[in-house]
Amino acid sequence: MNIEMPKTYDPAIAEHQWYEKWERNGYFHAAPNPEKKPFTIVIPPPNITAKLHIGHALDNTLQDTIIRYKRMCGFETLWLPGTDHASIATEVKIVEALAKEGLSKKEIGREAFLKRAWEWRDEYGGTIVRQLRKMGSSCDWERERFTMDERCNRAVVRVFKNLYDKGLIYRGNRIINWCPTCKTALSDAEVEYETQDSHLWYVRYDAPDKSYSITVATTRPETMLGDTGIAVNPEDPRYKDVIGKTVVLPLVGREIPIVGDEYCEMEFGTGAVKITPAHDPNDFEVGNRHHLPCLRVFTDDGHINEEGGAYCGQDRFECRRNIVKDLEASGNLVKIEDYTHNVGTCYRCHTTIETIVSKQWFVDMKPLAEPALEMVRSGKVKFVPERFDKIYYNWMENIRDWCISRQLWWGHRIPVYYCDDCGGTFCEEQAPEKCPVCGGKLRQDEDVLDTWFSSGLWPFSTLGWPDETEELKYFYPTDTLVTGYDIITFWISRMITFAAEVMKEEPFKTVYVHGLVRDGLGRKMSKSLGNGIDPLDIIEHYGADSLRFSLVTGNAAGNDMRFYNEKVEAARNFCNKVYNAARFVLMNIDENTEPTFDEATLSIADKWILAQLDRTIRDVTANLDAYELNLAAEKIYDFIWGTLCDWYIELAKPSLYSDNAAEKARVSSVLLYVLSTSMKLLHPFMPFITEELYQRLPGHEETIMLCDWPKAPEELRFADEEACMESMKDVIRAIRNVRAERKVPVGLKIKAKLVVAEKEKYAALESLLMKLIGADEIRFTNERGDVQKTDVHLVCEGAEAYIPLASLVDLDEERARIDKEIERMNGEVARALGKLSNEKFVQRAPEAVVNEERRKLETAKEMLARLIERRADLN
RNA sequence: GGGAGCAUAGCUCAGCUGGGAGAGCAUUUGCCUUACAAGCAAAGGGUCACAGGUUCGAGCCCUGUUGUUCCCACCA
Repeated sequence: MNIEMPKTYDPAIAEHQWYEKWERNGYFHAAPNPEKKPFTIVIPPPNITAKLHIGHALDNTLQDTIIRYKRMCGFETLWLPGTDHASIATEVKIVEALAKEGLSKKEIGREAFLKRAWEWRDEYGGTIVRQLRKMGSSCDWERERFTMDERCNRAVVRVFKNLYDKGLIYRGNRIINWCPTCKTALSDAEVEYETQDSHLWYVRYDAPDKSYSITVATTRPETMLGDTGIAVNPEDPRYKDVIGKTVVLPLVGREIPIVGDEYCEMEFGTGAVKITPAHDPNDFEVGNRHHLPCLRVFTDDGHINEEGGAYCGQDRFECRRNIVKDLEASGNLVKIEDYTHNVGTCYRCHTTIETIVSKQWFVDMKPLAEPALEMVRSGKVKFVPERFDKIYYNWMENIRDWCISRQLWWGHRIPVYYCDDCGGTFCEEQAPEKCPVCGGKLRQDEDVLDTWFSSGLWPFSTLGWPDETEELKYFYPTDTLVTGYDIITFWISRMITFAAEVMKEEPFKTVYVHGLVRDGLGRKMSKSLGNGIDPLDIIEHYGADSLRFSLVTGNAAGNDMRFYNEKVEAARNFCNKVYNAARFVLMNIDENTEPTFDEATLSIADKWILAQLDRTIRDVTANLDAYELNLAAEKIYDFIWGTLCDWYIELAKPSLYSDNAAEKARVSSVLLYVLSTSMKLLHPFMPFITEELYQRLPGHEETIMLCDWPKAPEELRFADEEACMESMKDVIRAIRNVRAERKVPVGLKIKAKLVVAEKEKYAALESLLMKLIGADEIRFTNERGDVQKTDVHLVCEGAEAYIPLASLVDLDEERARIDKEIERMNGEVARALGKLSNEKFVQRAPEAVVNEERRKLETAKEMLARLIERRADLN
């Protein structure tokens, strides 16, 4: 065919053109279809305000590979695409956007804030979606849902009320993390710990009558203003007598009790600890156990409040300095030690967080966890790789109550209403106009729900639940969830929990867990390190197919991977290889070529490549079905590069260049079939290049992405020809090796005699071999006949080769080479013999293994005999 | 402190639930051979962390040791 294709593949040719065409033609659209089986994939909700990062690229590549495969297998495939979830990060972005206009959240009020937020989101939203398209994502992004959407609101409110009515949601006091700079609560996960050098201050608390005293060690002297007790270990002999007595709080003068509590470790510090229930999680627990009052001394912006007496209004760190100074002056400061400890900081602004007590909403998880655990235990939900179920079990079996309230505005507001007149509390799906008890005015709870509460409903809320929609009936339960292991506890466990409670059915059948992408030094990518990688830059340089392929290959599911440009480059080289293979085929076949052939006319080489392709189809399919994407990708890579390009294309050349029209047509058909099938197998991994090349093939269909996944027909498994060619490959490699070792000039043609059992079988290969080993004469024979001493003798499995190299052969070297071969073969015989002479092996090993060993022994003995014979000739 | 992972070629990693150690990159050698130098042909390179155990047979299963990473909890 007359084609115009440059020598080097340029991804830009294919990448955007094809995506646009796919989208325009509606190939991504999915709808309930009674003639097909559904395959539904749940994808994590990235924050829409974020930039596409390598984590999304990995997620999306794996998801898209799976779904493209399933689509080709004839499933009606649906992504459940989510973007923005109600994350704190989103709120922060919105606050920042407002700040640029000199506005603050409080100034404009909640309603205006949310209105602005939606406008802002519509303006900036969708960036990730657009970027993911460049990755080749075949998600129907038109269906994109936001957890903040109306339909998701209904689901959230419904579930909240159900749990509330069942008594599984309650309100209670809890210590929360508070950022005095951002003036917001942080979840535990949003606190980052930093190691800081500090001091341990030893402070003496005296008895009211000074008859005894207790010295405590503290890293935060300023919190003593909120002290309401001292704890010692009840077993500690030093303090046995003082439990139940009181001491006076220095500088403040308040009398506080001494309590015995096991939380206090005898070995640490002085064995006594001051208790500040309002500002420390442990102290809070101790305070609860001993009914100590909870005294808050910090304001929301990190200053001392009126409870701090003389220190009121001071910044917390300024207050610390003053308190230390005053304690020193009063003689209560016993000593100061250097101390290194971890300090919680805000993940965003790195301000030291304050822990303060406040009222929060909780979900009682224990009763919900049991059915969710059962779903995994019974195998209704399977983790891939399996080991991740341990993380799930460990989390769910030790489940703690889940604090679901957040002091934010961008999120689902808690549907609980209070009546200030009668003190009533009501949870309602629809906001009631007035108090159902006294008719008074109602006030909705100020807090919003944790983002994972709404995200946990994703698998069914996006399908229309609580309505019984057609989509919900058809696509639920979903099939697969693809996500990183870092959110098993946050998200996966909650989706399973909610599905078990609400749907009584699993949310998905398989959880495909992948690792994280790290930088070349194995570090997590982070803004502060500046080691993040922008997938769009990589796509710009190497193309989306290369990036995708490099993300899928080279590491097993669930393991972290390091990102190297070299790896992407290798994938890019593969793209070029594929492109050039197609280019070669297109250059040499007729445009009327069809991918069909008459088996009776096929050559050994044809049958061999067809058998190899058949095997590849079976392997790749099995790997994909088992979610072994890396193995599947490597198999198709090996087939295309190592089998098709390195061997078959070379074998096909003589036929393609020959004058024999029938031969040329036959090889063209085989090439077309093999190439077209390879493109289909590769398509899930490299969508663009495969579509681009497939579209150039004669007789192509409308799009490769809707082609049927290749079948592996039994009639194309030519075992004999496969074995025959494999043995010839051994011979060719051996001869090439000799040429290289003997430094036979590249242009010098050699002659070869090949001794095989059935020479008729190989007749067709003579001319092919000549080309591959640089020979001008090749003879297949079944007897050795005359052999010269200067002939190099090669012994392979099933074949022997004699190559006259005359002047290029040094007999001593040749003897040494054969001796080495003999030694190797002796080892082989000894190994097999050792096994087979072991009665227990013969007795207990499976028959197939024993037979295989016997076969190997026979082959090795045969080869050894030939070598020894030849060695004798050379003497 | 609780849980999980990893340790295999110089580097990054595979190794399909026990049956003769693999890939890519890097290195060495020879090739601009009419698809591809982003390529072709060949070569070198591993006590599978260590010590035991189970087994006819262990990179793979079990126990322990060492090193390392991550998650959770804690850190007065």
